[in-house]
Amino acid sequence: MPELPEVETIRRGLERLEGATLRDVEVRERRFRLRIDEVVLRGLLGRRIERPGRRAKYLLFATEGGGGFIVHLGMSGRLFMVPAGAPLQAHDHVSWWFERDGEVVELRFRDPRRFGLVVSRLHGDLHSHPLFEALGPEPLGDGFSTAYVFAASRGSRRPVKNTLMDARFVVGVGNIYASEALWRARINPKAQAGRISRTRWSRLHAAVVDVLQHAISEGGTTLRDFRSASGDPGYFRNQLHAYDRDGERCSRCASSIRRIVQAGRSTYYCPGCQH
DNA sequence: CGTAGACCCTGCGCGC
DNA sequence: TGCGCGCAGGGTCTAC
Repeated sequence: MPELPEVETIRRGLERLEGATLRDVEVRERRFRLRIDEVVLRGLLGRRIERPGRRAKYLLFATEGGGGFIVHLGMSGRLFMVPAGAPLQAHDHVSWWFERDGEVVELRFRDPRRFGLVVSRLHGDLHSHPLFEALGPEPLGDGFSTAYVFAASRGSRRPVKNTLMDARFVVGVGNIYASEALWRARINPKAQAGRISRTRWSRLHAAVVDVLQHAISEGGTTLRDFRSASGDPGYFRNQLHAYDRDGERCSRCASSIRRIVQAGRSTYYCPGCQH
């Protein structure tokens, strides 16, 4: 479900947890991409939480003095705040209760498909977690530049769409924004990454940054069920030009948007103006 | 080595 | 109405 803009939107909505104390945790289902270690998670009780962070599509909840927990939403995960004790719905698998000045809020993790994860550690910097070892640069950070993408793509024969979705190349770009960035840069998703010129990579690099920033400013993209931490949908769907629009006319050249499959995932593009 | 494909899991919309 | 199929915003492991 969520790519970088959606995860970042959720992170921002959770900033008011900063400084609150973790009072309780309940794990109703522990079988996820990784099995939840409830003992370690409960070892965090009584600690104050720092401002929520993000690395790639992971949300980081560090506790003061080290340690904390990490949440990934997979395809179908949602993370949101409810008044403590609000009725449970299907697949509400984990709850955290935070308290500040006598007021308690519940953070709830719902994930029907269970492709997500919750991991925790008692000590150290969450950023040094092994989950992050092989990750590439943040697309909105200094490490992501035209020079980098051009150099990193040399020699690669795979389709550029797959490169954009490879977390070792750059993190946070998923199926929606890969198609959208390529549409904006007018580059065919099937083009071999290593054969794209520096000029065109420069355009694509700018398109990735631009589309992610705009999506964040619209609160992300809601196709079906994405919601922010406070339950609001994202409005960037109105600004998608390719994704989920096969058969519709391209807003730029009026050709028909096509859907193809690459590495098992749908890709949408305009054969008329993406080369 | 790089890459494609299977797989993890549940739910939804569609055609029959 | 009911059923089977394909598809879904992610990431990892295996086999070539």
